[in-house]
Amino acid sequence: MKVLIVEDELALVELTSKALKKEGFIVETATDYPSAAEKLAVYSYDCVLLDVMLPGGSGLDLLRRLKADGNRANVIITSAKDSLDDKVTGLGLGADDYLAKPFHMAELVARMRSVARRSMNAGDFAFVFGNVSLEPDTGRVTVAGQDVLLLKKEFDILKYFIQRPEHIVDKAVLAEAVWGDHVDQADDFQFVYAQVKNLRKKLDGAGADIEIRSVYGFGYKLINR
Amino acid sequence: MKVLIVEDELALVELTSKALKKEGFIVETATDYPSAAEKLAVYSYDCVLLDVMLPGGSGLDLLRRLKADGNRANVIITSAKDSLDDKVTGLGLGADDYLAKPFHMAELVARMRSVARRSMNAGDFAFVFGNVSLEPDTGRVTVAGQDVLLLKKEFDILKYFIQRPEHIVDKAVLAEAVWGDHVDQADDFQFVYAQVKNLRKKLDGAGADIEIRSVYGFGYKLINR
DNA sequence: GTGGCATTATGAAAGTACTTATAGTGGAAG
DNA sequence: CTTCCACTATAAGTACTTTCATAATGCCAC
Repeated sequence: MKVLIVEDELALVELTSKALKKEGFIVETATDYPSAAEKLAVYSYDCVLLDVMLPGGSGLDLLRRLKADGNRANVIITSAKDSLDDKVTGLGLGADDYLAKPFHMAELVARMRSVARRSMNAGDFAFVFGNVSLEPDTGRVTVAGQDVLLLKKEFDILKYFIQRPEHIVDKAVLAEAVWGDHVDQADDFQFVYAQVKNLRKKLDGAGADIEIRSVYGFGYKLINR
Repeated sequence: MKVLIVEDELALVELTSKALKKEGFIVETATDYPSAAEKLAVYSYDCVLLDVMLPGGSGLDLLRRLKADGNRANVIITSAKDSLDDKVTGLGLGADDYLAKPFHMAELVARMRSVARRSMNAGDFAFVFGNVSLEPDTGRVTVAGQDVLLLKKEFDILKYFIQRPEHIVDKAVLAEAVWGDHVDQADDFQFVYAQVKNLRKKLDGAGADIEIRSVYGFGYKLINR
């Protein structure tokens, strides 16, 4: 699930981005109207978190344009002033939800989830790569149809990788996504190595045909061998 | 059964809330359109008692949005003016019942009950998992055909689990579903542990072939062993 | 190739977080 | 006033995570 955060207050962008990444969402950001419009024109997103007050134009205009273009992204608008006008206008323009600032991260995450679920067509679903499958809802992981028991961190790591097969994953980014705050300015990724090692052993021991390959100097990459 | 009261007249909220809580419903409240929409987006309710005239927007709009979102909550609309229009519009939009203000508490409770019953598939509906069955209507729980007596919280917890067999249930989410607001941002789930422990003992003592398993770091999971 | 530096891997120990157990307090209902 | 239930407090056991020390591997220059 790919999300675009459109917001000019950098501290808030930082915070929000962190929280959503931790949930496994793929997050990109834009801090003004023009760059947001550009990204939306070029890339496709599942969900847009859209501030109403933006440098360079109103978020509501952007929303209007999106809908006119037939963009399928779900839109959650946010507004600093707890303004009913914005809310009503926004929802009228086809926004999927409204969030008054300041909001709690937990709440944002819950709404995102509900958006994700709606767009994923409800029900249980599983990520699959090679002979490995992972179900976020039940916490179940199988290799070649056999259940494999993963601990929390191992599960989170695999969940992150399996959503981005074949993509290079920077260690710092992975750490940020899985551990969150714990990684303040760590230049030491021993804890990542340790967990990756355990995960590899379990996948390997179960006969997985996929592998977390190290890419020297960059990070990791989940590949199908 | 979790109910959201959407109503701006505080005295009425108070009264209604009290009456419903006394009946064993879990009650939350919202006093305007935005906060109601917010709660409905984030949490799930079995039933919504919805005033038509709200600060911030019309209850009918909210109802429309709910249905558009595929929200499964049953909706009972209330209206101060004994307006046929509201009634017709509301029911047309998919409301499950209509109540003209002022109403008697006894009547409200009766309608709630009937809505609850209807939503659970009329008649006596039971969730079944393994050799355990739970009837929301009658509060009856059986293990291998034998009645088992559960206290209220234990019942609510089992009900939550049995609707999501095999699914990971986060403690915070469970707490939210069973206890409602009570859990503001508790980082201490002793009260959950205590109840789960008792429920386990009863299920086990009755010879259930299902089990509330702890999944370290994730929460709980109802499994069939 | 070989040496040197940087990055990644490993196994075991130390540290931390999570879960359960038990007893008991407080409060609501009758 | 009494009883019963819901929750709290305390404590202890267990399981997971991170750290530490050390080893292995990859890259680059010569």
